[in-house]
Amino acid sequence: MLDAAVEIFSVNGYHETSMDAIAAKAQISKPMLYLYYGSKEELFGACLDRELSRFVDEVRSKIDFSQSPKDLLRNAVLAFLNYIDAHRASWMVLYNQATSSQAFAHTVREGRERIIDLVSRLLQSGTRHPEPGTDFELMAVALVGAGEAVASRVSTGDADVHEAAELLINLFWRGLKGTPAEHADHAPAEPTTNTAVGAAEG
Amino acid sequence: MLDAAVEIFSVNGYHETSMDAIAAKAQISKPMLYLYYGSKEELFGACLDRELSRFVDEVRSKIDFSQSPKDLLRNAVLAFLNYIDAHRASWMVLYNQATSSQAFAHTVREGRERIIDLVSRLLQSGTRHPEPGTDFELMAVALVGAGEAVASRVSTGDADVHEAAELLINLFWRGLKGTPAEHADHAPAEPTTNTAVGAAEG
Amino acid sequence: MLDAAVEIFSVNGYHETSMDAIAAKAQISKPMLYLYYGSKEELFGACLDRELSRFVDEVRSKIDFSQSPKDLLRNAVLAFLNYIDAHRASWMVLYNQATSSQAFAHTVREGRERIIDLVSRLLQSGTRHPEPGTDFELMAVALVGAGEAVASRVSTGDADVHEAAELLINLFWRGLKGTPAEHADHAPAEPTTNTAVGAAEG
Amino acid sequence: MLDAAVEIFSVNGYHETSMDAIAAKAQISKPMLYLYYGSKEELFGACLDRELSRFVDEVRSKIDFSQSPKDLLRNAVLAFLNYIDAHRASWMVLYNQATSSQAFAHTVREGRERIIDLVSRLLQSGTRHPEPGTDFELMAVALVGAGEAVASRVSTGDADVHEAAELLINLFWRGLKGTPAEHADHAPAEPTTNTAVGAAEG
DNA sequence: AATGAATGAGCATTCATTCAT
DNA sequence: CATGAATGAATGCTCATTCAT
Repeated sequence: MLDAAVEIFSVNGYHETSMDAIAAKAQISKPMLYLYYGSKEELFGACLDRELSRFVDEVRSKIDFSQSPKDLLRNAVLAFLNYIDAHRASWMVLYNQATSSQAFAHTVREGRERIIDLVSRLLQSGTRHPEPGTDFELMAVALVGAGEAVASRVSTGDADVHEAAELLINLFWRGLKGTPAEHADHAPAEPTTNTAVGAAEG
Repeated sequence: MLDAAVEIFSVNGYHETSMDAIAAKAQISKPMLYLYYGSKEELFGACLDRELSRFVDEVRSKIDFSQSPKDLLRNAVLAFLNYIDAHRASWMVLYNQATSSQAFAHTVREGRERIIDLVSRLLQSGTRHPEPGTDFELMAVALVGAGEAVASRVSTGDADVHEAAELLINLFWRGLKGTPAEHADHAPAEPTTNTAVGAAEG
Repeated sequence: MLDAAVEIFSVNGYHETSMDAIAAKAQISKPMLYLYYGSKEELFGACLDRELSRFVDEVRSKIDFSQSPKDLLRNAVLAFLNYIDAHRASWMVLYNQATSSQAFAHTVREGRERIIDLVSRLLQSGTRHPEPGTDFELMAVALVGAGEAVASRVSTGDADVHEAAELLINLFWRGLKGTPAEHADHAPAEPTTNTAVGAAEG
Repeated sequence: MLDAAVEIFSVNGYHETSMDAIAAKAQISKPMLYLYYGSKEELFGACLDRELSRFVDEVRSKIDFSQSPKDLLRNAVLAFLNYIDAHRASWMVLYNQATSSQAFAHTVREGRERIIDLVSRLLQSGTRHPEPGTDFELMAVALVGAGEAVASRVSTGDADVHEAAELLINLFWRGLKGTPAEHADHAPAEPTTNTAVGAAEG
């Protein structure tokens, strides 16, 4: 039932989608939609939640926090982009819709914040000699922004997954090496622990 | 008159904003809005155009293409973030609205593409020994994405302009040094020529 | 539900009638009107169709094509005028509205054309020695025009049905006898005086 | 100034014509229209009056009440149809508009009444041995209706002026000869077959 | 459990009409 | 004398939402 909703929302956008259209697509009656989801907003929220969960689950399942940071990064980025690539229509579009729909900006912001937080921790624990005063969170923001932008390109078919992955991995990896970059900084850090990440995602 | 529109659109979003509300805010009557802008869509487009122009003009005025790439980068990033900082409400929000409004995604995409193209050229001309097969455009996509993300933080007041600038400058600078990062890469490139940039923006 | 529409359209005219007014009269809500009829134009069209059908059905039911032409004519004219008389408000007015509403002139014209065509055939087949070159169609046009004019009088209550019927029957019947009039009509009356006419034209 | 109004009203109809359009066409400003004519309705009324006057004047100038009835009739009909033919767009359309515009039906009705009255007098005075109880006025109504219908055909270019004139003259002339028809009409043709009629109506 | 039928509320848009200049 | 600028008031239409069944 959410399938229909997700599809139509993705294609038409939140505002341009009518409950009638969703009900028709789902081959149920409108009162059912309201019975189960209460309102259009909640329905969209449910779509968002489900797609987000699927996304997170997929990526989680592909990474192993006991790996070396380098492998971890590679696997995470690949899982991320592969998911995007495999679910072009549904995910990115829904995500974009949510981003600017006032009522959901909040939800999206929260989700993004969690990822930024995670990346931030990875950066922090992965950097051996951090510059004093390095703002890992802001760096994470930037890197996640870069990731989203590249993912968007992947989702439209304008970028190759593998190429995109290499690029992001490189970018993140350099991020891991600390903000400066002026002087020879080498190799990163002790592997992030599962618990740390679990907390970040909690 | 656009001021009112920009303000209300920024606060409420495109769809949630009624022409009545704008007319009320602008203290004029609805027919005037229609006389001058023809339709809600065109009105929003006008808002977008004006704000975009102001933004571009401001940033342009602060950079000098005859500077060294390093200075150029620094000035551009600072101008960019300062503008965002100084026009928190209006610009970023309008931009986000446009991003996901179906009718304007196109416009925004085009604008972003121009910037990506510009950055891509800068990277290309600024990199002394580019890795063979480096996809400068995708790198530009990533960097611009990072820039947007950081700018968004600045616009919400959650990030300090100067810190954000340093971070972005670093990120871009490293981008300039080529995709790898594994081996000792040093110094960048010959200054970008004015013509190259002019063409990119033309 | 169409009843309300027909009534209001008849009283106020197409343009002067608002969907609100119809909904109010029909004691339903506007969305219902749109659900069932799609648009104001379609609603008016539906009214027109229904009234037209009723009219045609009524007249059809009262005539028998196996009768002698004379009886056929008499019955048709009587059925026609009786119907008009019995549905004063609804039919003629709706018909007039449609006639000049740009969007329906077409429909009305077509309907009238069918009747003209029918009358034309009747004339053609009913005339024993047609004048060579007689334009039966144009004659039909004239007779139908006469019929409409008389019907209009009936509908306003300004003419008696039976008298009107006799007159039309006579007129049509003479039409049936051919265009002639060329030969020996022993001149008519004393010349109308200028003053008489001047007075008439006031 | 009325010229513009007449033209636009004729082309677009009363309701579909905006004062803006008229002002634009007339190359004056809207306030002028209001200064001179007070309201849209009055403006249309003025158009109607002027066109009606021109029409009446033209026809009047072509007839001479001292002629024989036959010549009078012929000249009047010819003048009438020639005028229609020469002013296709303007007159008939305006006339039709007025007919069903609620606010002008009155005016048109009055005008028509005057003509009917005139024709009625002509019939009355032109008929040597009127059937007792003949309703000349209703006959005039019918004949005028026939005249309008034929004129309409002329105005669309679907009928030839001369042919139409002959037909109307004949019809009127027979009208002049009285209502009779009861006697001595040696029945007409073979009964129309059902199929023929069915086809006509199909 | 499921829905057909119904609606209140709102929105973009237009137009006849009028001041202030 | 003429008008540019402005508006109050409607109007057609849509949509999220809810009863009655």
